[in-house]
Amino acid sequence: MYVYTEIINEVVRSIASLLSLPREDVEKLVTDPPSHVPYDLSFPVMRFKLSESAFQELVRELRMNELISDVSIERGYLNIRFSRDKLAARVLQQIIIQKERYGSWPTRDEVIVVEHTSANPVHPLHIGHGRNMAIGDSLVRILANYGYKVQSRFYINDLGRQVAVLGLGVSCLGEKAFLDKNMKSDHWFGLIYALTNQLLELKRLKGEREKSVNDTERYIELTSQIDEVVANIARLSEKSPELFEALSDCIMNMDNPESAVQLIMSKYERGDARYKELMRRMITEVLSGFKETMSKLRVNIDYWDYESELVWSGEVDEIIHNIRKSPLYTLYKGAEALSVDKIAIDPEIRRKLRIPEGLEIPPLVIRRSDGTTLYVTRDIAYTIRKFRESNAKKVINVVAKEQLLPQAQLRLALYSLGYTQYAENLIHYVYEMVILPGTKMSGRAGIYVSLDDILKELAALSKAELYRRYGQQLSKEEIESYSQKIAVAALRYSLVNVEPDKQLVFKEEDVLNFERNSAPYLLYSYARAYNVLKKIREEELPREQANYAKLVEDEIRYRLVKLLAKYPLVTKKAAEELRIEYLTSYLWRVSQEFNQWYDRDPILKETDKELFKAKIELLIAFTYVMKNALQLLGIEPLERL
RNA sequence: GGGCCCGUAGCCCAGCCAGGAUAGGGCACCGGCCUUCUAAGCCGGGGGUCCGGGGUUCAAAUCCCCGCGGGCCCGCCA
Repeated sequence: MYVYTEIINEVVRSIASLLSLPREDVEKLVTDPPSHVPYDLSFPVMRFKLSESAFQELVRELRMNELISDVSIERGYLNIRFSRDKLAARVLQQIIIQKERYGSWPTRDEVIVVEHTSANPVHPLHIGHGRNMAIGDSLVRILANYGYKVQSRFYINDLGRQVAVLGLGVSCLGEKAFLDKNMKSDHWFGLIYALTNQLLELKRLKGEREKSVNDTERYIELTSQIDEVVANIARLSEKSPELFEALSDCIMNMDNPESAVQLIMSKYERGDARYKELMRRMITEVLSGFKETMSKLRVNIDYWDYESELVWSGEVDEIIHNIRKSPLYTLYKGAEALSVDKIAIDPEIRRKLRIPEGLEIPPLVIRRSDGTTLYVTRDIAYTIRKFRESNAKKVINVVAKEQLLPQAQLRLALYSLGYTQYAENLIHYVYEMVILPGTKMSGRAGIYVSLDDILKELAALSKAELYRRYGQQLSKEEIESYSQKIAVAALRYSLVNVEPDKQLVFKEEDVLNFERNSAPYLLYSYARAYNVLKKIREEELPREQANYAKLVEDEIRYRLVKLLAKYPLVTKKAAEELRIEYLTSYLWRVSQEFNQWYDRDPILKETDKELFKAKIELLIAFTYVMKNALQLLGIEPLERL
């Protein structure tokens, strides 16, 4: 049991029983007092009309706790002061014994699946995927730390139109697509995809313009669109003129490239051997690029799930079969659909499935007229698989806000097909888009900032900085490796540091800002602490007992002790509420407290041996907490910086 | 047109779910601190109609209503 949890539990229990309130209600009201109030915990009592004698009883009861030194009532608040030395003794000793385990929670026999990233395998991972990935992987780590068995899964959307477009480009090129590659494979296929896409667009627009010769306004409109596409193609061609030549020859001379895309899509979905070989080969190449980027970012995926497998295995057919038997089965604008709108009227169902109150739900179309399936239909089958395969308690889909509606339809569809538990336990973890100021990102047009490029720039910057500072002391290899790690840390931290509900305006200079509220600040704090520790050898440690009373006489040291004590509560809340920002803001606060301490109160120069011992323990405890908390965000602490 | 989300200092963000003490930080700006454990640090300073207006309340950045501004969604795309 963690000390801080113990105190809170005791306080909550006393207050709850005296006020006859549910413990959860009391727990929510217990807070930290503002900084000018010299206490450790507060509880607003002004709203409860308590008799004087009841007050006295509460105060008396709380004072009996050995971890509490004082209790008072001021300005409507019940204020509690801890026994500083006892708290310090318990916390520091516990951290030093538990080490990497401090802040983790007992294993529970429940599985949570987190699906994240799931980028279409048609271009490199960009900054938008980066946010998804950083969120998803941090959730995985936070939930595992809280005791869950966690599975991370990546859904490979290989049946959509986009992959078929890439397929068209690749079949135009033949073996050249695989042999002429002169860059990282996801970037290479991303280029083929963007060029193919833009050429298709060009052909389509030209066709339309021919039909509009009599409509001047439309003609001008189309012309300007064509100009835009042409400019795009020109920009893309620069990266490989030969590639452009080959693709352009092939696509512009096709009678109907659009139907070629359709053909690829339906052949592949039906498992045609020739297309299967082509498509899988190309997808594997792109995925290997993803994997390289993800491993740089310390992101692990347990299962890579091909969407196509769900169709070939018959799981999607089974869903369609069930939908057809459903009373909600209908034709919507001539296509087969499921009237999820009908059950969306029921406020009870909406509440259970967490469907936003006013969200208007249209029927869910399940198949195209040509018989191929649609994304959400396959996602129904996939969700069932995610729950079934591991008997998961919850499935969390990390998916951008723009997909709010399809994710809601997905839950409603599962519910209406009888998978009520799955529907209720499927969580759409919503995050807002990443915006690049000045540009409109578009995978289709090949306009994006890839994670690889961002990492490269961040690493170059840290490298320059490291040379400037430690060019003499560090080897070239060390600088290389440190700069890479700093880049990863800076990127990951900046991607989870803002609440997911907020749009993230990605400005490189902000991530490159290595000052206070940034990953480098955290790493720097850790490295400073580690550096002091390194200077002390075992034999130099005094045999005297640490004097915790002396340690916490100092306000700054006590604040640090208290923060370290709170850490397990932070990991718990982060896991329960799925709030990653709790960790980032905790890390920032604890680093700040440490730096203040470090600056004002020399550790190695301490002559009082009992106090010296206690300071060392505080320092060790700080490094463990930092290390553990950074790990939960996928950031590797550095021993030097 | 309807819906979802966001709006807090020049810029970026925490606090809002569960109302309560003097609204917290970062960047930028101004001024200090390296013969002392790593100055990517520390200390101090200025800077706020908490988007606006109503309402509920002893008490509103926080809850409710009406607006305004921005983003996204409303496809036989994903």
